[in-house]
Amino acid sequence: MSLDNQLEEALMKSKTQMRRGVLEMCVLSIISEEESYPSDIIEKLKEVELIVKEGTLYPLLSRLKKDGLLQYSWKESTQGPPRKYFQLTTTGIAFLQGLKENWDDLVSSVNQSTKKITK
Amino acid sequence: MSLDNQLEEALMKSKTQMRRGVLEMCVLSIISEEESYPSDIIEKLKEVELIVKEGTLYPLLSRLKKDGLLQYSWKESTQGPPRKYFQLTTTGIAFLQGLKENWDDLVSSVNQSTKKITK
DNA sequence: ATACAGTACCTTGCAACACATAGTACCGAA
DNA sequence: TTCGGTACTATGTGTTGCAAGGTACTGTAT
Repeated sequence: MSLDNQLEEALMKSKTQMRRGVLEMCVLSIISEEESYPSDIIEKLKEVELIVKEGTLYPLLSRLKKDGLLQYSWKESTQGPPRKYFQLTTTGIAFLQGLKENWDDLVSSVNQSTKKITK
Repeated sequence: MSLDNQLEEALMKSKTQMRRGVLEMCVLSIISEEESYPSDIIEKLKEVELIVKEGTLYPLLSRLKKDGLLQYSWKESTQGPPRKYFQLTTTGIAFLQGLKENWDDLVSSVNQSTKKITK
């Protein structure tokens, strides 16, 4: 493997690492706007170029549900099995607010640290 | 533990998660401006409110050195043991550039996803 | 020469989450 | 009954920030 390929691979891994903690914020944010089921969420993430597969999203939704941040209801579908529609709980709303503050603080630190103003 | 405390604790953990991949970018960025030794780096990170301890920084620097992104030279000090001064390698400079692009992409996605313009 | 405080550096194991893989189940159409 | 499409579930892996515990060097005081 050439150095360029090693660099590309390292940058791909870095991409994954940078999504930690951020993905859940985006997912909660999408659900906070309108109750959604997984396929919707995947589409909306795709629109903002956050490419996520089912194998990543389902465990994340499970964990958020287990942590009391989400709840869901089943709804029939005309095109296949019933779907799980997710909503934020009260705790989830508060947590999302905190996540956004965490994120804003981090972005501010990074901007100062790298001396770059985000356009 | 009250719910508020659980929320606080969860947000602290989230803070740690969000730093993944980002901390190394900031550290490389600081070193790219001027060769530094660990204590300098900790100070500069502190200035931008990225609080990092030695137990976090030394393993990170070790890993970056092992990955060929950093190199170092020893310099005497007038106030204690000799110090390791770090510089970026050519690969490190290229990698840092890629990290910043990764970061910019992520920030853009988050802004679109959370419908919030960073001021 | 020895002891000590301050400074610098090192190593290791843990926790947590993004991800990939493999799988099951339901529904409508053929 | 079979099949394609859709929806969901479970689990193990890899990676990095962090905490904890440690060693070593230097200058100062005794």
